[in-house]
Amino acid sequence: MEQESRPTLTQVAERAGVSVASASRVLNGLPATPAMTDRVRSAVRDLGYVADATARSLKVRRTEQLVLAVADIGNPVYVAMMRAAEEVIRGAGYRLVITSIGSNPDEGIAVLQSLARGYADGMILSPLRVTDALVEELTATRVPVVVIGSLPPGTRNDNVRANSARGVGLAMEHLTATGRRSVAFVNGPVDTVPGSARQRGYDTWVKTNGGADHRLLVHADDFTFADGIVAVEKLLDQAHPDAIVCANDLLAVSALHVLRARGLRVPDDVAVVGMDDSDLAQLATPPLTSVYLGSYDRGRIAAELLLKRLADPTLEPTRRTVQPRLSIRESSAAAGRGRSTNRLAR
Amino acid sequence: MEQESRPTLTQVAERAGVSVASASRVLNGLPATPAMTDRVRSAVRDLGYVADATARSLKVRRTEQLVLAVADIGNPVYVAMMRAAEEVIRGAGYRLVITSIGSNPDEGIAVLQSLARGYADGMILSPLRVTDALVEELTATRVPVVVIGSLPPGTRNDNVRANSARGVGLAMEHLTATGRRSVAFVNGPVDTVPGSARQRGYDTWVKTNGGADHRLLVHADDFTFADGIVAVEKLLDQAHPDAIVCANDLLAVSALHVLRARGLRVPDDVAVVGMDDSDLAQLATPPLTSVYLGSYDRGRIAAELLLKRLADPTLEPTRRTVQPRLSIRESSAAAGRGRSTNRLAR
DNA sequence: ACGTTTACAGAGATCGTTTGCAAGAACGTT
DNA sequence: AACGTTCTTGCAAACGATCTCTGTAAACGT
Repeated sequence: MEQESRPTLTQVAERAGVSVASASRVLNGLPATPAMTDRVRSAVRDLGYVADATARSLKVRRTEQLVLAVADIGNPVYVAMMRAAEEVIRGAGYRLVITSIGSNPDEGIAVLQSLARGYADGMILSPLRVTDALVEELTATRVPVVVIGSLPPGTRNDNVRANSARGVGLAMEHLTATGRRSVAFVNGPVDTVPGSARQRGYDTWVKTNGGADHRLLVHADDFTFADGIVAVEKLLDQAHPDAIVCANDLLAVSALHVLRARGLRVPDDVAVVGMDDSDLAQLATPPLTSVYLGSYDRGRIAAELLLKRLADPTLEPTRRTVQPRLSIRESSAAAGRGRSTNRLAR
Repeated sequence: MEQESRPTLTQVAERAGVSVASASRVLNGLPATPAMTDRVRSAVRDLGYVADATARSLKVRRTEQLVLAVADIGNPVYVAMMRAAEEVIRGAGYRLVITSIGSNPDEGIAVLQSLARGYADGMILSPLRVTDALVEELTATRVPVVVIGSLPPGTRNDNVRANSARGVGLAMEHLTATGRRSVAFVNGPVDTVPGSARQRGYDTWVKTNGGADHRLLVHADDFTFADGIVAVEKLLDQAHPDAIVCANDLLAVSALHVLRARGLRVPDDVAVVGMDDSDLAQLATPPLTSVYLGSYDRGRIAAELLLKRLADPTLEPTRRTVQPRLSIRESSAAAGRGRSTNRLAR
């Protein structure tokens, strides 16, 4: 308005007729006489002064900014994480910025490197793939990073993970307990953090429950709706399961679509179970039974660990695991006995 | 590793046996002899030096960081915007950070204020509600802000908006053209930017097409699934429309749920049309006809305008409007003639 | 009335960069 | 050989805050 560039603390001090030191003290709430406080305050008001974040950060060596880096902002599983992390972090007086790193590990490395330049005080990282290069960058970085998802042993980062192997087990048990005989599994790519964990869970279940049938297992190229369609088409071409467990909710929605297109009823003919229990699970028709893998809790815990480490960097690295829980909805109601779909209900 | 705190440019210079000025020049790609370049480069490598972003920003008065502030990260309409903006902004060498401001205008003001402190070079703001206080803050801020959504006349911000009034018209015309007689409208809160625009569109249509029936109009308390359920229940208690237009895709999904619970078939008994044409529209069962309001284009254009303004701050404010387009899917197929739902299709 | 403690405010160093300025080296021209 | 250019490099001053240190004035005790 009046002037082109922003007013500085020096100008405030001049106008108030005090030293910059005193002005700074007033603004930071350090003890000052009422007279002093008044003069500075009114100079601040007159000039419309706001402290420069960059200069302040340089001096205090803190940006008051934390980063949450997720693989894909479009995937609803991350919104619960974001909400939880944001709540905790905002509450502690930090700003949360969200950044999307895609499924390519190089982008994760890039964001770690820009972290190393000090533009934020810490980060929560939830990568889809963990490569050696990423781990190396992670151990080299001096800024605290808490990782959501599995890490190779030996890394010294705080770490919070889901037990998605157990989650797959829960889904399987639920389906067999409700009378399903032939349960298929639609996984995402196995070279990803979530994909490999879910695969372990499936393998374990197959091993202890016998009846391995490779035609009941397919892999989508990515955890997306479009790739899910392709994978489920393939599955139904090669097998006739009466239940399908999907590695996330998006893939489960793909399954709902393909089944419907083929004239198969859910849950009467085929039960469908998703994973993550994201918003999408209740939006789906029929509403999806889904394994809650604690995305909200993981976001919250990750944020808490980060704040704790910021407060005391000498802490030993913590590892926390959250346990899965089944959210049962209509898509897996027992065949022939559950709540029927709309048309029959009339 | 070797040392506790990060190496500085001074240390690099010392190790290379040159002045900090020269070291800085090499790192910024300014002309230097090969010998000089080598010495500095290898010192950088030995020490694992990375320039401090804060110090650099203070000096060059630029953070290379841009903000995209949206109302709700959970709403799928914003993911297209984020993807588009990110692409443009990353391509120009800036970092994009995303922040969620909720539906409360105070949070928008807060983020504008922290912008004023200079932690980013510019911002794209997509607020749900525009209050006088927000407008005031907007005109007071010296940092470039481009606004997605309507602004009161007289504001001097770059501005890109959807024509959602026309969008409502498109949906209405489509439904009447395909034989629907009684078209209801489920809007969000009318004191929001998108809510008021859509309301205008509906009012215009009612005015020119006659047949105003207040029972065919309901308002959800917010643009969410849960509030949508409540609103649609109310609608169906007071009227029996054969088509429902919803102010966004989430509300449309609510409509699908309520209709299904009441045993009404979509599209046979009731057609449903959403708005935004977000990912959710194709995920829904049946897939939703939806009015594309250009969220992707708005994100892209906003980013381009921001970059242009950053390059030349003296530019006159630009206003761009993107036109809506209908994405026709199954949920509005003509009654009795369209693709039938699965069970009948067998 | 005096010395001692406490409270207050200002001068100036500092954070880690970039960059204007000037000095010296290298080079070409006559 | 002397001179004027052009290149290369270093010194030191910023950028805008914070914060230690120091001097002075006020408050206090005897």
